[in-house]
Amino acid sequence: MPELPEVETIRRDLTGYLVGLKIIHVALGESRVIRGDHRHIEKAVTGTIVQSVDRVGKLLIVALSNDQHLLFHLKMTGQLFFKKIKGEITRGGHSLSETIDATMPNKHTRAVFTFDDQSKLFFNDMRLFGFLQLVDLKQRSAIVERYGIEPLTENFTLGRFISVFRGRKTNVKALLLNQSLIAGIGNIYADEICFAARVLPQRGASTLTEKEMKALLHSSEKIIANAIEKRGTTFNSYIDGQGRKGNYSQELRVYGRGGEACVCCGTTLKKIKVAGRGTVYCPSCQR
DNA sequence: CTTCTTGTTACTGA
DNA sequence: ATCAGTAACAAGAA
Repeated sequence: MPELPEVETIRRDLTGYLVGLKIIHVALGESRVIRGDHRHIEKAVTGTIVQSVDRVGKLLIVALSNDQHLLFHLKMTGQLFFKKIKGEITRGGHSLSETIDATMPNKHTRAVFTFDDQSKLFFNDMRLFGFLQLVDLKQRSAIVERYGIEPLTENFTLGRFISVFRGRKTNVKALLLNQSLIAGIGNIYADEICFAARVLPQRGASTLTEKEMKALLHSSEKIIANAIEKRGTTFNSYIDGQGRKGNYSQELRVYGRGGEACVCCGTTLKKIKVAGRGTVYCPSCQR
């Protein structure tokens, strides 16, 4: 399940690989994952040059020349896999020998971009929740505006954070997961952040003290930054831009550990449903 | 066979 | 009008 750290890892990888390359061919599958007229997208994108690879929340944006922007959302099982031509040294410092040479395309491949150096970018999505969409800058801006405060930016301040919590009737977890309030947090990191901040995910958002909100803010920053450093969490199908797994999986303290012992106090971790999602917490450490 | 998995949104009700 | 809660989507694992 790619959340902010996983998408950011892919963004950084793809920035090194794609920027400056010209797209010479596009092949789009017939699934609903590709939004809009397939023929139009293929025609419009072919011949353009990758300007940048950006991210807002969990949305990845590949900016092309000619005011065109490719939006990629991986949802649950989306993958972006970049494959260099054989024998060529990868840009960005990673040597080709580190990569897993997965067979591409596979049956879950929904789009293939070929670049002028014959390298390829594969967009895979087993469960067809994700999407690929071509927009112009105006549309891009309208979509980006719908996202809330972005962790690890100058906007992620205690003041902004508190204003998100004030007067909310919902619980902490639903708030952390709400992309229009805070961008990029998903089910894994929401539980990890609540645990680190020692706050129960089912707590009413408006019942939090300033101290607790401060703890949530700092835990969010710390955990997300650490997860990016560890190149994300691989739980199911997440892989980075070269097919490698993330290393944060071994750092998880609550997610996926329901029924196991709390790493802090040994209490059995509880698993319940909060905001319609599986939620694990320590009934002793978190209040 | 049923149940569980999750990111986002359409829908429902307050 | 606004907000909150939930079903639905999809395909595979257990």
